[in-house]
Amino acid sequence: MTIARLLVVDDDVEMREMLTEYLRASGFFVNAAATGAEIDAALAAGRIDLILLDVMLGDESGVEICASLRADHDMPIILVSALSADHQRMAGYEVGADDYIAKPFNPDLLLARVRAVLKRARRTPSLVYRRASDRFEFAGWTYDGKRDEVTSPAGFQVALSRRETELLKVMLANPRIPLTREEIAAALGAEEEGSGRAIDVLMGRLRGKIERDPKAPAILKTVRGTGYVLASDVERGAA
Amino acid sequence: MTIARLLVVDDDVEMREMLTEYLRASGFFVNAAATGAEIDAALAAGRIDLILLDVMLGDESGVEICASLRADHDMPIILVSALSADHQRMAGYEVGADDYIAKPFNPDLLLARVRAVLKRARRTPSLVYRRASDRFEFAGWTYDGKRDEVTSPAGFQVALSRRETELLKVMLANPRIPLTREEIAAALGAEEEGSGRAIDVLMGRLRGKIERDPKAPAILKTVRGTGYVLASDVERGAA
DNA sequence: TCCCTTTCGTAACAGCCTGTAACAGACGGG
DNA sequence: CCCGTCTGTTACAGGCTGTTACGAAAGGGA
Repeated sequence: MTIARLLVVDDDVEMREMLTEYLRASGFFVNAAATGAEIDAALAAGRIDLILLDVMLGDESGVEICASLRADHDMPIILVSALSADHQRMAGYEVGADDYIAKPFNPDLLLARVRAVLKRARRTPSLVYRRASDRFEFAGWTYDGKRDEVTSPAGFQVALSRRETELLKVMLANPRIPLTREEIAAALGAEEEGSGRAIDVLMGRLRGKIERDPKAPAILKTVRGTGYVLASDVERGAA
Repeated sequence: MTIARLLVVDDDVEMREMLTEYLRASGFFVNAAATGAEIDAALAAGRIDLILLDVMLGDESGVEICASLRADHDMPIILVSALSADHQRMAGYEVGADDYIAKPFNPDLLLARVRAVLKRARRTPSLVYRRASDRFEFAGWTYDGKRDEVTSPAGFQVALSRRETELLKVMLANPRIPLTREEIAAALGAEEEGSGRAIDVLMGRLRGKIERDPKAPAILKTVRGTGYVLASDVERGAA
């Protein structure tokens, strides 16, 4: 088994070096890059098995770089973003990222995620995986993105409205990451001048359909002062 | 300038040979294939610059083959389909076809389309073109797919409902090709057991917003006994 | 512990969207 | 010209969605 080669992309020199050292000590070959041009150079220089890409990349948008990488390459991409970053990380997931790590993060958690993504990528190239990844399993529930169907742990289909489905998809794309109401609203393409309570109402409606006890939510939890979080791991797989 | 090499895919031997001869006489190199496996063999044997792909391909679905080709290759694909074919041709456009020819067709029209698509492909590879092709111009109107905005010839933004927008997109994907109500309904994911008049009502609503005189539609015309047609050329370009 | 402020949950409401049903007009063929 | 079929249009009912208002819950400070 060959040693995987990672590419760490961050314009913050301290973070970049910290990550590079840590991953090398964990047994990987590691290249580093700070700009889109350096990414291109690293890719041209040789094989890269996984890219760790910071969302905020100076003047360049990590999301756009992610989309560009995804169009031309098949290796998995993990986006690294700050907890309070705007909705760009959600957009990133839509355009091609394989996983997310929220800053500040536990390095061991990062390592586990890298290994999990690499392991999965050895079985299934990222493009194929993404094409098949229209099925989400969480807390016993299943969301089938191809059919747009939601199935309860008991096996019943539950009808969600369009907006409810969109909200669920946003939460599924960011498991265990608290999202602010502004982030959710932006991801849903909601009007910016709204009253600010629409997301709460929508969340209440979605909870009413999927929570065992909507008054004490176990899946879609409130993070007071921040927003909401999907408090469950999400398995993505083939439909 | 090198001579373009085309791949003609049709399981009907007469049609395949007619097309092959005609295109050779028009100055192209032409390969022929009847099945997905023969397509793979032709692609493995050497460069192909454009594929003419029949939608109905024996037991195989031309749409699925188109999607598969698009995932792995960048050459343009023109789908050839019968006028009365089901909604597969619309699905084909969504998954990767660059253009359509409806059978029965004028061979000169086919040749012009092949040349136009080849010319465009020389400037912009198909993947890049498709990524940029979120802007449609027709009859003075503009639909911007990225922003989901419709702009009138006078420059005003017109608000379309979600369903109206979807209908417009279906029509835009099939310029000058009459679509049956069943085809449109299928493309819109409508319930099959509906009254059958929903498309007419929806079309009326869309006309009310974009036709100068909705009672005498000039853009979205009725084809009595068939359905509706977008009676305008559509220019696709960058946003 | 108590009180105050902030945040969140929720019910009611209004407006918009969407398809159905019904009817009348248009169209085409005999 | 007449008849049957097709299409346009209107009214309606039901669902969806965000706003508003109010009360409950949570958290922090005295």
